[in-house]
Amino acid sequence: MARLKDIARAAGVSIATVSNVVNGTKTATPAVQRRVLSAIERLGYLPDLHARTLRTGASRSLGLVIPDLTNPYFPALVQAIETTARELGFVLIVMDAGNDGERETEALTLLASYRVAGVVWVPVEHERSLDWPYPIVTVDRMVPGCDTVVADHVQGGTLIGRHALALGHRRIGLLSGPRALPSAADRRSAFLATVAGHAEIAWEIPVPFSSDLPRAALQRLADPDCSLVVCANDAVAVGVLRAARDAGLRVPDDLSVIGFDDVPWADFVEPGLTTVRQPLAALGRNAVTTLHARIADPERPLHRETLPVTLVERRSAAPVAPYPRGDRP
Amino acid sequence: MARLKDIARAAGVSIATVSNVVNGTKTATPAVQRRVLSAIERLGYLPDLHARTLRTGASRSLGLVIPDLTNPYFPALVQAIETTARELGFVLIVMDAGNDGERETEALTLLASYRVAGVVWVPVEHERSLDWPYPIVTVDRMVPGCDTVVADHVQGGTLIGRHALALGHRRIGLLSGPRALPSAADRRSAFLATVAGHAEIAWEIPVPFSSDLPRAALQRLADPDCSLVVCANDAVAVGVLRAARDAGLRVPDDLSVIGFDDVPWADFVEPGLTTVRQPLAALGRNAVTTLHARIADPERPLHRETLPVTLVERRSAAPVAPYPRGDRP
DNA sequence: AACGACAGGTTAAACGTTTAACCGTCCTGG
DNA sequence: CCAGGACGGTTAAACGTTTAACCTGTCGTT
Repeated sequence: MARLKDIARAAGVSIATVSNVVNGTKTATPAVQRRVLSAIERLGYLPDLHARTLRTGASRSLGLVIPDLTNPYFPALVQAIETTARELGFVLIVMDAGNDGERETEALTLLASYRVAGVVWVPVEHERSLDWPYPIVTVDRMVPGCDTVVADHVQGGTLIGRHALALGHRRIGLLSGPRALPSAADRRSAFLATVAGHAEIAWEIPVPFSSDLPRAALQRLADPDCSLVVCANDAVAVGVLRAARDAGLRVPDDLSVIGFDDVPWADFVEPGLTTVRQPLAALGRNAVTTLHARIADPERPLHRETLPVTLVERRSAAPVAPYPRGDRP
Repeated sequence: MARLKDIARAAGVSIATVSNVVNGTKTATPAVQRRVLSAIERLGYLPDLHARTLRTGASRSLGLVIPDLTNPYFPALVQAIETTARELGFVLIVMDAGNDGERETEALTLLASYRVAGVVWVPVEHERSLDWPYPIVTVDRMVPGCDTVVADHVQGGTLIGRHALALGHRRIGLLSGPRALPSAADRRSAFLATVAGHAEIAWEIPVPFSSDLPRAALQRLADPDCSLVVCANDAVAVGVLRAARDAGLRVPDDLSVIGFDDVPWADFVEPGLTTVRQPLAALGRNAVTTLHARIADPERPLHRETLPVTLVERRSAAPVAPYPRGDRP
């Protein structure tokens, strides 16, 4: 592993000169340039980024802290983040918090020790003290004092509401997500607001983000008493698909189902899930570009960006049946 | 951001002493110890890992290069790798090659510049020149001169073969994966070897790892002329599920299907996929522990480890029907 | 012809650590 | 009572860079 020193010696020139041609900081005589470059080629020089960072104080690495890589929501996000980070000349240090607040703060401090230039943070739960020595941009969660990029969850809720109405559903069941989660709460209330006055909420049951539905939900689903159930999540929607099958209901003929997230396999289940897609790639890309901007100018005004979501219609939600269930001719 | 210097001044002691109590390198008087620790607490000292690495030459970071994070196979693997890396006191720099050999070598050289202590590598395709300045452990792919951790694909093929036989299938269709991929080739030949003499291969069509089956496969599936089709992949298996539905065949009554990988949603499709599960977590964990061992002792003998896989039986593969299709009473 | 500007190069300091070498002091054992 | 550790601490060098300051010659202008 050749160092600046070795190149300098091989090219018969000083260390500083080599550094200058490497970085293009100062111009050099063509002859010298040639000698240096050839020496670099010959000896295989790669700059030591640690030394560089130490000297300049400007680290070329970013941190990423996420709750749980295993969540189908994340891989596409992480991929976008890593790709654009690298395009911008940064390297990405990834840390999985394992859905644990304590491990999350450990991760954040370790990143501080690593002198990252900034971090992209998807907080596991509630905000914690925020005096970190680097700029932070949060994704999908607002944290006071941080730049933020979020999907437009209220638009998502609205879209679902409109679609439900357009399909003619008038009695709707609701499997809503954790009330404490702002994004879930946003789409719930937006949905409620758009259907208010046009449709009736037959029932609402709060559920965790999982395909294993709680007993209460299962019982409801055995005789749903509504034509559509809108779910907190695609995972939950899959649970509903199963429960419906077990109860002998046909989706979407007897019961329509709408999810949220558009996980990669939303098109693989039977029937394909109607759901709303978050712009994961754009979310990731914009997160790191705003982080980059903040690094360049720490004084710039707070930047909060919300990206539009899209309804993707598949087969799990259909127009309401012309005849009530059981009375079919 | 307090440095050693600041702590030293605040505690009225030399830099070296602070360094020593931080690292426990040398013992200090209780009084001094207390003063240093309290200063650290007060000023919030965090060691600069770049400086540390520069001085000691021992980097505390590992690299990870993977073909495509978006592949459902990877998240669990990456999570395990990151977790155990951190347990061992390392930080993980993740790079997605985007299934592109060129970006892959870029990633590898960037990691060299970063002076990582070692790299976990899942090669995108074929091996390339291997004179990297750090130790490498490959996952799921053998590369000459590298430590390796792989899943036992021949066992996987054997397991599938035995299961097929046990279910009584005697005519089998094969949707085999890319022949160039050693793992796919391994399980194919192992499967073939175990069923040889007991069952007949009705047909074999090579397909890419995707749910969008090529026309040839679709045609075959319209009238499969066999009781079981074994697929290169869970993705492929899902494609078969669809094609079967479109052709009016019922799985598993009319046709059994077996996949490979046990992707997270293998249990969500209808019917749940019978498939074989790779020990992703163990693969990841062992990859970094062997990397760790190699870092500690560069001279240790090459380590190649193959981990057992398990057959997971769900509903997509059933005992062969007692009556040939169409002749059911 | 004198001068300044400039281009091309070097020297040395600095970034924040670790660590070898060194230096008192105090204790212990012969 | 003295030699010699052990102990607790300091000084300074080194890791591989970047960069300010400096030096030296060349060239274009007056």
